[in-house]
Formats: sequence, C-alpha cells, structure tokens
Amino acid sequence: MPQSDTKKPRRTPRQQRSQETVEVILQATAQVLAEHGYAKSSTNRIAKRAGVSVGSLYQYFPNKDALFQALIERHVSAQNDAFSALFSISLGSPPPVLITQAVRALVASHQVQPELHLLLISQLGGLEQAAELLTLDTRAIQALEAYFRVQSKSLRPMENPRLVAEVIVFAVEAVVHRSLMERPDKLDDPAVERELIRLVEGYLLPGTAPAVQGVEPPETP
Amino acid sequence: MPQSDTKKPRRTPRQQRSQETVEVILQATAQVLAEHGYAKSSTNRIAKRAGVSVGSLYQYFPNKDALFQALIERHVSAQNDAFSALFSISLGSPPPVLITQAVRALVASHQVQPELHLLLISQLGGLEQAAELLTLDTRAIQALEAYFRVQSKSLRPMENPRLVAEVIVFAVEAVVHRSLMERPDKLDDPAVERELIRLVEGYLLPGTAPAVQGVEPPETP
Amino acid sequence: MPQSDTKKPRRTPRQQRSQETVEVILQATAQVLAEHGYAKSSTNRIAKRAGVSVGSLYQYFPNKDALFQALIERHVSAQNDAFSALFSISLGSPPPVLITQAVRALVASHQVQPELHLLLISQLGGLEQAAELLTLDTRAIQALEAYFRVQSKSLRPMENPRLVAEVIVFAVEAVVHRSLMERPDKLDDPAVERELIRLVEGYLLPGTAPAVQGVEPPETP
Amino acid sequence: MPQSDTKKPRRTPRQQRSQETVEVILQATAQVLAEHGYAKSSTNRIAKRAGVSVGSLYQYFPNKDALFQALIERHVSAQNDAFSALFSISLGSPPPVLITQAVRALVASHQVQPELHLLLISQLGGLEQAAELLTLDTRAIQALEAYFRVQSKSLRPMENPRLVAEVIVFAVEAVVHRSLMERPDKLDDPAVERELIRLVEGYLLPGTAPAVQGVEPPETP
DNA sequence: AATGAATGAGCATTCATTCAT
DNA sequence: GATGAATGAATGCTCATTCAT
Repeated sequence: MPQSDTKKPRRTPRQQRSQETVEVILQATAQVLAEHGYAKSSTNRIAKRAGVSVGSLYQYFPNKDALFQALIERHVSAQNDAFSALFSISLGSPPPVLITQAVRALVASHQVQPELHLLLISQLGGLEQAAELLTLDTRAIQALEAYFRVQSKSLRPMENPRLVAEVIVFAVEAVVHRSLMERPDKLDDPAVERELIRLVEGYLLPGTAPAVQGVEPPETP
Repeated sequence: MPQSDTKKPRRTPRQQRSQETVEVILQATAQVLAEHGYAKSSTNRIAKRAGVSVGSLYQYFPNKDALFQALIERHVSAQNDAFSALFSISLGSPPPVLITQAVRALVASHQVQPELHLLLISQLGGLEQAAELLTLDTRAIQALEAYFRVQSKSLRPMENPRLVAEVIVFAVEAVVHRSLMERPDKLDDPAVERELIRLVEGYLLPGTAPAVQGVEPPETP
Repeated sequence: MPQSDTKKPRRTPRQQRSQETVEVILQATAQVLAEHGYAKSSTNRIAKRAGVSVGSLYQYFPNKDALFQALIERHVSAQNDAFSALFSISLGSPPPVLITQAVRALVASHQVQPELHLLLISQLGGLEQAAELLTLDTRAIQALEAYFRVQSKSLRPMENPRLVAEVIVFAVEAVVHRSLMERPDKLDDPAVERELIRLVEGYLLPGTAPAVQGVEPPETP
Repeated sequence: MPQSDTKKPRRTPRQQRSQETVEVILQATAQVLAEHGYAKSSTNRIAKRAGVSVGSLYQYFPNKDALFQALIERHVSAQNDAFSALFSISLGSPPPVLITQAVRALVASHQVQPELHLLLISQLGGLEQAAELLTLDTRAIQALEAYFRVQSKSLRPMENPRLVAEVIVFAVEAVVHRSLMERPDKLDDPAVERELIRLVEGYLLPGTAPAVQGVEPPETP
C-alpha cells in the first residue's frame, strides 16, 4: 500500500474542466463516506461514483487521505465564512449584544451543511487532519477572551477569562452539535438559540447568582 | 470480509486462564487503537501485541468489531458506576446541592480512564455501537428533567424542562471533554468544575439573568 | 470468508488483453483443480499458476466459485454444441437411424475434453452449479420422449415413454462416462459404441424379447 | 496444517464405550457433511455436533479424511451385504432368472441408505478413497462375466463378455442412481426395475435385436 | 481417556497505487 | 490528460491439529 506523504491536492486546477472534476470527485467522496464509512471508502469506489477513472482521481489527489483532507478544508472554510458574516463584533458592544451575536454566529456556522459536519466529525474524528475541524472554536475563544478583557467592568468578575471563553464556546458548540445529532432540523426551532443565550447571559452578566459554596459530595461507599 | 453477525463475546470464560487471555486481548486492542487508529487496527496486529495467536483472539471474539464493542461496554459500565456513586440525588435536594452534585458526578465519570474515553470517541465515533457511549448523557438528562419538574418553584421558569436538561448535560459534558482533549490533567484544576457550577447556577437559579431581548443580527452582505 | 453473491463473470472483457487473461485464468483453474482437488484449489494458487496477480483474477471473477462456474458453463456449452452437431434428428427418422444417431451424439459429446468432464463431475459434484452438467441429459431425454410419442407404432409398446427415455440416456451416458474413467481412450474403440447401439435397439425395437415374468428373489436369511 | 499419513482409524475400539463414541462421531460426520458440504465440514464442527471434544475425535481418527474414509467403508460394506443377500446366484441359473436377480440385487443395494450414498458420491467424489464406492460394480461385473462365459450358449453371441458385463452394470447402476437423484423414492415404483429388466433382457437374450448396421452420421458442417 | 484452549499457516478477498496505452 | 488493467501486500477469519491439564 504505497502512500505518498503529502496530503495536499496535487495541483491547483486552473482550468474550468479540472475544477469541475475536482468538484465531482469531492461530492462523490462525501457520498461514499456517508454510505460506507471511512474504512470502506475505497478510491476505486469513489472514482466510479464520480464517474471518472481512478487515474484521474490520482491526478488531482496524491492519495486517499488527501480527499478527506480537502473535504475538511472546504467545510471548515465555509463554516468560517458563515461565522465571520455574523460575528463582525466590535470590542465596544454592550455584553447583551455581544452574547446574542456570538451565539447566533456559532449556531449559524453549524447550519452550513450540517449533515456533512456530523459526517466529518463522526467518520474522520480519528484522522490527524480532523484537528482543523476545531479551527472555528479557537477563533471564537480568542475573540471572546479579548472582549472579556476589554469589557471586564460590564461583566461579572472572572479569575480566568480564557477559561470562561472556552466554557462558553465549548458549551454552545456542543449543544448545537448534539441537537443536530438528535434531529438535523432541531435548530430550526428558535428555542435552542434562546436557551443558549440565556445560558451565556446567566454565566457572564453580573447578577444575583449566589456565590459558589462548598457542597460536600456523598460518601463513596 | 467474512463477518458473523453477533458483536457479543463468543464465550464467557469461566476459567482463570481464559479470563486473563480476554483481559490481555482487550488491553492490546486499546493500545493498538491508540497507536494506529481504527482503520489500521488489524486483528493480527492486536493478537501479536497481546502475545496470543489470532486463533485465540477469535476464540473469544467473533469478529473485529466485537473487540471494540467490548471495549466500549466495559468503559461505559465503569463510567456509569462512577456517575452513580456520586449522583445519588434525592428529588428534594435544594437546587444548589443538586447542581453541585450533578456537575461533580459528570466530571468524575469522565475521569475514569479519560484517555480511553477520548480514544473511543475519536476513533470509534463512526461505529454503530458507539451510540452506547452516550448512555450516560441520556441517564443524566432524564434525572435532571424529573428534578426540574418536581422543583419548579425553586428554579427559574422553564418553557421546556427537557430542553433545559439537555442544554446542561451537553454543555457540561462538552467542557469536560474538550478540557481533557487539551490536557488530560486539566480537570485536576478545580477551576473547571467551579466554572461549570457557576454556568449551571446562572442558568437555573431564579432572579439572576435579565430577560432575553431581541438583538438584531447584522445585515448579511 | 467474505463472498459476494453473483457467480457470474464480473465483466465481459472486450479488449484482446482481457480475453487472454480470462482464458489463462480458466486454464490454470482447470489445472489446479486437477492437481489439487476443489478443497485445495486456492485463488492464490490459481493466480500464481496463471501467472497473474490475485487482484487480476478478482477483476474478472467475483469469487472463487465463479471460476468453477465459468469452467462448467464453457464445458457444457461445448458439449451441447457437439451434441447438436450430430443429433439433428427428424421426428420421422426410422428407429434404427434415430438410435444410431442418438448414441453417436451422446458418445461424441463426451469426447469433448473428456478429462475436463470427469474432473468437473468428480470434483465439483457437490456444488450447486454442477447441476448444469446435467443439461445435456435433459435435452436428450426430452428429444427422445417426443420421438417415442410420434413413432410409437414402430417401437415396442411403452407404458411410460418418459421413463424409457430416461433409462436410455442415463444408461448410455453412464457407460460412456465409466469407460472414460477406466481409460480416457476407451471410446476410441468402436466396440463400446456398437454395444450401446445394441443395448438400445434391444430395448426399443419390437422383437422377440420375452415378456418379463415374475422371478422370486431368494429368501433373505 | 499438519496432516498424518494414515487414513485408517487409529484404534479398533474393543470397549463398549469407545464403540459408541465412534458411532456417534460418524453419525455427526454424515450430518455435517450433508448440511455443510465437504469443504465446510470442520473437525471442530463435527466434534461439537457429536457432543465430544475435538481431542476425543482425534483419539479415534488420525485426521479429517479418516472420518470420511470410515464413512465410505461402512457404507460400501453395507451395500455389499445387501447385494450378496440377493445375488446368491448359481452359474447354472437360466438367463431370465439371472437377469432378474442381478437387477434386483443392484437396485436393492442402492436402497441401503440412499441419501448417504448420494451424499458420499456428490461430496466425496473427488477424494481418492472414493474409489471404494465402485467396489460393488467390480464385483458385479466379474460375476456377470463369469456367468456369460459359462452360459454362452443360452445368450446372444458376444465378442467381448467383459465389455457386455460392464455395459450392463454401468447402465443399471446409473439408472438406479439417477432415479434416486430425481426423487429418493422413485425406486419404490416397480416400473423402474421392470424397465431395467427389459433393458438387460433385450440386450442379452438371443434372437431379439436385429444386427447393427452402418448408419452414416450427418455431415458435420 | 477426555477435554478444550491454543496455535499459526493458509485462505478468500480488498484496495491504494502505478503505468502502459 | 485520461483510462482502467494490473499489482501484491495486507486484512479478517477458519480450521486441522496438538498438548497441558
């Protein structure tokens, strides 16, 4: 099983025809991945599904993993675009506005090809390249942390703004994600988004939330 | 690829020797899975690592997936035990106690073989049997929902208690999970748990967060 | 032992090269079958003998049995051709002519690759597909039965023409077959054919053959 | 796959218990052979079916093929007994009596465990030891030939009595055999036996069949 | 004698990749 | 550029046989 090293597309196709071929191959890759899973997604199968020869497939992708790599990259890129479109936040926005925007941006970015998103996570989670799927989270965390530091006076006191940012992003992201897993259309119901905003507001805004006190765990027998 | 149907262990070994063999094989399975990933985890490789013959492996497991299935089952079982040990909640507990206990139980159940947990999630996410990995969440969600219904007067008003329970469990679970991914010992720092308790309290306790108000998203260009 | 369903050749090769490959593989199959028997005829062994890679073998045959299936089909087809060439009988032919032709056609059809014939019968008798090896008999039986019904006046009286046809075909076929087993060239001696014609004539033509009378079997002690 | 040379039972069991074990194992062998075919009849499967351990099986049979060998031997022996019981012929019997007896003996010897007979022929035809299944034919041929030489005056002239004996035995045997294949109870109908007697009488008795004359085969195009 | 756990060579089949056309 | 036949290492799994208990 000879395998080259690069995971990059072999050539950036500049001609119309080539672009289409690449497109067709990636579509087929996603389909085959969805139908058969990573382990059973053979290059020959993908090529046949795409209606091209294996040889052609290898003209554009140096090896099997490059296909999935490309799939991930495109998806991450689309997701980032969706996020950026909504999260054009200014550091001066008041917290409630910021929170609403952040939640909406995170939700929206997961409504971009949600089936593909789940597919990539579930099937390619083991691949090294899958780390890229977390790009968006990193971006969001950094943006939030920066905002917290600037707006610290309008927010509840924080020991570790970075940790708070992580908690928010991970939590929102997970709820969105798991909602999609349950039913791909669950996010169409605005209730989810509303709950998330409540969750984040209750966590960030200075309020009457009682201080955390020690509660002893029960005896472990 | 001949494959039998069952994913169940082929025989329940009663003798000392057999028990050990099974143990050794499962250990090897986890190791190989960690080192090579699901796709490259061949039964021959696992057997060699375990120091037994392939034949022996197949004496106890009817096929490859049964190995991973067994790994999952054992882990889920251990996790459930850890959860149960802490989450012996009564429906009459006051919210702050309940919240603390719930968060602690969720955190603790993820400190059982955390590397294995991440491994199973990332590598076996695509497998059908992986659904079992979510068992714990379901349990926790149901328990919380029941509690909310009983204690509705001590909590902030909820439109959909089930959704609220999901939000909490998914959120806590994800923060724990992602913390482990970052650094397997990140949970040793009590700060994470503290933040989670704050998150859930802010979300559940009454009189805290201001009502959600409409915030218009920016124009999508 | 993963096995696809079809027993049909995977692709009908149109190109010269492919045709040759298929030919070479089938030749090798017959050789290995002859030398090692069905149980020990592995696809790897066949491929090696054919001088191609296993992969190539599987490009043309979906599984092991398809190889033997193809072998049987080709042989049955050749046999049928040989039979048809001689058995162009008209329903009006006088019995002696018909009998001679029928016996000759049956003998001739077993002189087509007689070693292969015996090989297929002995080694593949247990396979489902081996039923096809009996195609010729069915054809011959039907033709004879039809003839008997038309020519009943020129023949001895028959209670059950179908049974008579079966007796003749099975008998002739068996003698031919077993003669080949004894010595592959035994049929070169015209004596066998002569005896068979005598056998059939004595059975079919109206003559002095005494009626069957009851003969008591000896006492079983 | 270590395989010893002998095909003989390892020990002739003299004790009651052992005899039963052997019996049970051979019964299981026949069952498994019938259900799964030769290739899939594993010793472990047979042992399990017999309710003994593989080890015990190997105590009585040195290797897999010895099982089938024993099965064949028993069957041939039973068949021979049945044949002998009916074919206690004297060289002085008149032809019609001899013919009837011979046909009846051949038919009867195939009614001993007919399913097993077909099973052994179809599944074990490729084995060397299967030659033994033809023992009966040899015996019958020799007996007939001897009879022909003594009774030549009561029979039609023969160039080659041995060949005539072969023709008869092969023919009768084949009709019996193929009748069983069609329907295991077809021999219950006395019509088959009647036809066979007619066949042999027409072939052997004098003054019946007209001489064989040359009939030209049609031109092969 | 009987058991059945263990062995490991061998088998059918797949699949990433190459390359002659 | 495109094609698809060819390659052969690797995989999941079976099974005849042995041997410690």
